[in-house]
Amino acid sequence: MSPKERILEKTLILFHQRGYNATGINQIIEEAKVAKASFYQHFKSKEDLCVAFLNERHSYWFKQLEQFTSKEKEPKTKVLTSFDFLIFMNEKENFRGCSFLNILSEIPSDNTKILSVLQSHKQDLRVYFQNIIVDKLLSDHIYLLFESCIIESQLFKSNQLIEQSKEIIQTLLA
Amino acid sequence: MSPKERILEKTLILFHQRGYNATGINQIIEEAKVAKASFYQHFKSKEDLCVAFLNERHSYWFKQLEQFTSKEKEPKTKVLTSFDFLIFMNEKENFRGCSFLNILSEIPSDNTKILSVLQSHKQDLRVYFQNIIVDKLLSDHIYLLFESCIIESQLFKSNQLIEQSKEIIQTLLA
DNA sequence: AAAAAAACAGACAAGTCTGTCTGTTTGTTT
DNA sequence: AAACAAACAGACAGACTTGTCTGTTTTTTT
Repeated sequence: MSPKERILEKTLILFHQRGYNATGINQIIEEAKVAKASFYQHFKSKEDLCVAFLNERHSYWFKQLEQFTSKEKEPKTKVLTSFDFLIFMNEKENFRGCSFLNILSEIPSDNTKILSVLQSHKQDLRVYFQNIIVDKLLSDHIYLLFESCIIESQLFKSNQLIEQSKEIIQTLLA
Repeated sequence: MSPKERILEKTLILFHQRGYNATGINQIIEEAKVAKASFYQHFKSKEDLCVAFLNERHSYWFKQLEQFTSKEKEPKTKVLTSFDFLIFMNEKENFRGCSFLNILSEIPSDNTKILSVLQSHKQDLRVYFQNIIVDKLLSDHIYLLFESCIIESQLFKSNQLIEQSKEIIQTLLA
C-alpha cells in the first residue's frame, strides 16, 4: 500500500469521525506512518487533502447506498430502503452524520473550492431520488426528508425520526 | 453597556458569522474592547462562552420568529410564514444557516454539555410546530422540512428549496 | 473622602497548528 | 553496478490558540 493510499485511508476515518479542523496533519501522518515530506509531496495543502477526502467519501458513500438498495426495484421500497441505509450507517459510524454537511459548517462560507464539491455531492443525491421518483416535486420532497433525517439523527443520536419519516413516506407514496 | 454585554454582543455576531472554532477569544475581546482578564472574570472558558452564546441565540432567534409570524392565526398561513422567516433570515444573515447545527458539526460528539443545549433548542422548535399543527406526525413532517430548508439554503446559498417546500406544504395542509 | 470592587493593558506560559527544509535511507530502473 | 526517484525521520519557522498572572487605573459603594 502506497503512502498516498495510507494517507487517504486514515483521512477517511479521521475527517469523518473527528471532523476537519479537529484533525491535524501530524495526526494523519503519524497514523498513516508516512513522513511529513512525503505527505506534502502528494498533497499541496490540507485543503487539497480535504478535496481528495470528499471525493473519496463521495464514491464510498454512494457505492454503499447503491449496494444496500440494489435489490429493491419498486420505487416505494427503494426509497424506504434508502432510509434504512441511514440507520445502517448511523449504527456503523456512531451517528456522525454527513461529512459534507459537517464540513459545510467548518469552512468559511467564501471557500468556493470546497463548497462546490459539497454542492455537487448533494446534487447527485437529489438526482438519485429523481431517478426513483419521476415526479420532481415529490422526489425533492423525499430528498429534503432524507437530509433532515441525517441531521436529526446526528443531533439526537437516535433513529427515531428516520422511522417516523418512513411512516410519512408510506402515506406519500401510497 | 457592561463588558459582559459587549462580549455577548460581539460573540453573537462572530460565532454565527464565522463559526465557533474560527473565532478566537482574542478577536472577541478586541472587538468588544474588553481586557482579557475581564473576559475570564465573566466566562470561565471558551466553552462556557459557547453555552452563553447558544442561550442568547436561542432567545434572539425565537423572539424574531414569533414576531415575524405573530400576525398569522390560521395554521396553514402561520406555517408558510415561518418558512418565509427563513428567507428573511437568509437575506439578513447571508445564508449562514443555523448556529446550533453549525456548532453540532464543530464540537466533538461526546461533548454532552453543549450537545444538550443544541438538542433542547431543536426540541423547542419541534414543539413550536406542534402548537400550530395538532397532528403530531404532520407537525414533525413540517419540522423536518423546515430543518432541511435551513441546511439546503445554506449549502446552495439559495432560497429555491424553501419556495419549493412552501408548495409542498400547500398540498400537505390543503 | 476612603475603601472596595471591577475593568484595564498587556506580558507570558504552554500548547497547538500548517508548511518548509535538510539530510539519510530505501527502492526501482537503466 | 550506477543513477534516479521516492520515502524516510525529524528539526524548524512562524503563526496561531486558550488561559493565567501582574500591576495599574477607573468606577462604584460605603
